[in-house]
Amino acid sequence: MPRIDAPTVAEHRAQQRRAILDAARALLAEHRRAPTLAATAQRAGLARSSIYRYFASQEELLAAVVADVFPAWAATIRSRVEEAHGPGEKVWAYVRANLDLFTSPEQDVATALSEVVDPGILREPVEAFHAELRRPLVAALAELGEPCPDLAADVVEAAILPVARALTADGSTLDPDDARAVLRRLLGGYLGL
Amino acid sequence: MPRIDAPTVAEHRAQQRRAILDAARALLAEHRRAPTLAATAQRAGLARSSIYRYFASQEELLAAVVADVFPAWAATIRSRVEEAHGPGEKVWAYVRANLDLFTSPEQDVATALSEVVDPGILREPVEAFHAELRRPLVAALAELGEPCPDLAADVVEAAILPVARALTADGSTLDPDDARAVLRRLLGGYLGL
DNA sequence: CAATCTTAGCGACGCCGTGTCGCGAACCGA
DNA sequence: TCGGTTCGCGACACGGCGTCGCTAAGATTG
Repeated sequence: MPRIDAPTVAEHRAQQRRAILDAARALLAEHRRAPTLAATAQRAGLARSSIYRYFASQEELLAAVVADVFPAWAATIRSRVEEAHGPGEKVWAYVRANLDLFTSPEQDVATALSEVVDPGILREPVEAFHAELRRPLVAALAELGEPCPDLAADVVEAAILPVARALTADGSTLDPDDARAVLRRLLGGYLGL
Repeated sequence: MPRIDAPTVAEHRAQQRRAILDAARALLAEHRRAPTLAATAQRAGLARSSIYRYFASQEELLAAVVADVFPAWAATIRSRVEEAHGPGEKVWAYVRANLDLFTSPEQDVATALSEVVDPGILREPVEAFHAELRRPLVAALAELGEPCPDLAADVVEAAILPVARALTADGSTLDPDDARAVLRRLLGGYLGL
C-alpha cells in the first residue's frame, strides 16, 4: 500500500475519492464532455488504473459526479417552486430557478451536464436524477389540468435548455431579462401569466 | 484495382459511394448513434480502410449522410410553412410538419438525427443543415414581433423534440393528436391560436 | 514486536475505435 | 502492349476503456 498522506487509510480513501470526483467535475465543466480517465487521473494525481480502486467504471464515476451535484440543485428548485403560489406561478418559478442555476456559481457543471445530452456514457446517470429533479414541475403541470403532464414537463425542460445555453455561451451579450422574456412569451399563454 | 462490377470505373465509384452512404444511414437509423466504420464497411461490402477512398473521415461520411437526407426534409417543411397564412399559422405549420416528418417513412433517419444531439461527431454536420432548415421558422417568429427570433426558434425546436421522441418511442401508446395538443397548449398563447 | 493479512498504487496487457501506409492487382489510355 | 492511375486490402500506429498481477505500505493479531 504505497504512500498514504492521511492519518488513516479510511481518511486517505475518502480524500482520494474526493480528489477524483473533483477532477472529473472540473474537467466536465471545462470541456463539456465526459472526461477521459487518463485526464481525470492526471488531474487527481494518481495513475489511471488506480481510479478503478474507487469506481467500478467510467460510467460509475460520472454517475457519482452527478450524484454529487444534483441534490443541492434539486433542493433549490424544489424550494423555489414551493414558494410560488398557484400552479402557473409554480411552473414559472421552476423555469426561473433553472435559468438562475445555469448562471450561478455552479453554472459550469450545470451547463455541462445539460449540454451533454450525449447518448453516450453520461446520459443514463443524468436522466436518473433528472426524473427526481423535475417532479415539482410535473406536479404543477398536472395541477394546471394538463392531460399529459410528463410530456409537457419534457417540453418545458427542453425549452429551457437553449435559453440557458444562449445565456452561458462564450461571447453572449444576451440580457438575462430578455432571455427570460422569450420563455415567458412562449409559455405565457399556457401559464396564464 | 481489384474486381469492379460496374461497366466503368466511374460508375463503380458512384455505386460504392452510394452503398457506403446507404449502409451508414441504415445503421444510424437502427442504432440511433454514429455507426462505426467497421460496421458500415461490412454492411456496404468492402474493407473498412476502403471507406477512406470515398470519404476523408468518419465525420465527412456522416456529413454526407446528413446532406443526403436533409434537402428533401427542408423542402417539405418550407412548402408546408408557405402554405400557411399568417405568422402564427406558419409557426404552427412548422411544428406540425416536423412532427409529421418524425412519423413518416423517413422517420428512422429523422429521429436518429435529432436523437443524436451528441456533442460528438454528428453534431457539427447536423447543425450546419439545421440552420438552413429552420429559416422559415425564424422568419415567421420575426413576423410575429418576437424580439429574439433566433432564440425563440431554438426554443420552439427544442420543444418539438421531446414530443417527437415520445411519439416514436418503442412501446408508445401516445395518440399523435394528444401529442400535438400538448405543444399547442404550450405554444398556443404565443401563437395566438 | 513480529508475522501475516489486506489493499492502494502502478505498469503491462487485451480489446476496440479511428486514421495512415504500402502493396498488389485491375482498369484505362497512349 | 505497356505504363500510369487508383481501388481494395491487410498491417500498423495511436488513443480510448477495463483487467491483471506485482510490490509495498498500512492494519491486524498473536
